Amino acid sequence: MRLVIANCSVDYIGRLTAHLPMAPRVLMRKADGSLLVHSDGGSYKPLNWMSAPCSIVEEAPDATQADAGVTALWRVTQTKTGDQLLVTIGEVFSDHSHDLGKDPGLEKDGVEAHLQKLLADQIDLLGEGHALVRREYMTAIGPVDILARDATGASVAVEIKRRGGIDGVEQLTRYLELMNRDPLLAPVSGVFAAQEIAPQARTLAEDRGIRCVILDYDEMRGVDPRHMRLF
Amino acid sequence: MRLVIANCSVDYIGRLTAHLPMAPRVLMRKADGSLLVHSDGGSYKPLNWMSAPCSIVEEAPDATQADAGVTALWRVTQTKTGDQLLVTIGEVFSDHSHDLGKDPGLEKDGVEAHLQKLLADQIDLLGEGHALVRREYMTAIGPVDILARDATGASVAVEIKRRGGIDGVEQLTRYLELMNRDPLLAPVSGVFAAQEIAPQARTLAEDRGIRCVILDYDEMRGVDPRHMRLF
DNA sequence: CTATCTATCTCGTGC
DNA sequence: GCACGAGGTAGATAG
Repeated sequence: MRLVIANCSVDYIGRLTAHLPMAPRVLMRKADGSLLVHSDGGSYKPLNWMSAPCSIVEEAPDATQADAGVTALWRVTQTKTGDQLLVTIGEVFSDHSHDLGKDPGLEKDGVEAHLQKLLADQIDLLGEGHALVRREYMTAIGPVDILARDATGASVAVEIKRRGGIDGVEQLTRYLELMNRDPLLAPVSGVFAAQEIAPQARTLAEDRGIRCVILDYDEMRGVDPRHMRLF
Repeated sequence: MRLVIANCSVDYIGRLTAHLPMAPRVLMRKADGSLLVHSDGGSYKPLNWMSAPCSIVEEAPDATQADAGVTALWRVTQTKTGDQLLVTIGEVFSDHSHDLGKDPGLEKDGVEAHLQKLLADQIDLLGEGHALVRREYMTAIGPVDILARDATGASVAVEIKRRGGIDGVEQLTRYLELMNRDPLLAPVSGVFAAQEIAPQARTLAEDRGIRCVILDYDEMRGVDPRHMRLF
């Protein structure tokens, strides 16, 4: 890992062309060869970057560039796509290297697979008398998140999303269309379950007779992480 | 901008919970208060982060932590969501600050809007005798990318994507459904135009009578950026 | 390997 | 301000 704080301008040519005028920025060169160009704002996305695998060639500035204050040129080339990044470096404010070694990696816990598991365990959130048939019920065009039966014994297909959008409704619609052709299952009603449902998606779903259910993740897992203490 | 290279462990509680074991990493604190935790690999996405607006409180380690080699604790709290990040810092290898100022920002050129413009200018790519009616033709459920007429004068609705997926076909299908109810337009045929079209999307489109057209961006703009020189 | 789907997505844009 | 779509999406996962 090498961290350089310097005046620089950056030109990228690849899927698009982009340019960054000369200004002070942070250049992060990782051990795998990748390069990130960060400013003092924005979010975690760099202003510009090159991802591994890539090679960096340092070129000496020519006389004209040297006169203009250019101290170094980094030409970064993506190995597979040929995308190019040219970093023109002026004044260097700091330059430090340190070997970090391989990172042990991030341990995540709980997102959408978790929602599906929780809903399967608390299937009566769909309404009293509901019973789970199975998770990941396989159809010819893919797995339905949850198949259940309501109090009358009729089939219910459930599509689960963290954020419910129109595409989720379309997906569920395709499943319902298919499943309702199966005499062993029909009639199958649909439930669109999500933490949030976009207004347009709700309108489309209800227009097609699909019921919308909002899932409260924190309540379902029985804790509110907002109030959990770290350590 | 403050750059710290140090041994650290990180705990995040928010949309999910995540943990990073103690290891050497780069901590990037931006002027807007945001914090990025980077390792020496991976892509431009940090291992963990907190985006602005957020506040960072530095806490002193207690006796037990100090004995374990903890030199500092950063408690980062997202102002709006309350998400928390706790960074436990051990040995510090380097620590540098520099004021970068406001960045002039990235200048982009040429992606999908460009594709639409190019296709409007070269509308005969859809077939001989085609004529442009207008770009961004407005309907009740949103704008159709391009409305044209074929050699016989019949309406053609075009959906443009860089990468054509199933969602794009669904989108065009909704437009066609709506437009074919308008006696002034009907019958309207559909064209799904993209640089790449996913096999499933192509199957779905053709099954619905929608024609697929592959767009060659480089050919349409008349240059190949792979061979363009920087400077 | 390819294809699909998610994301603490981020980022723009239009309303 | 929110809603929606695009991304040099990146990253995980299933086939």
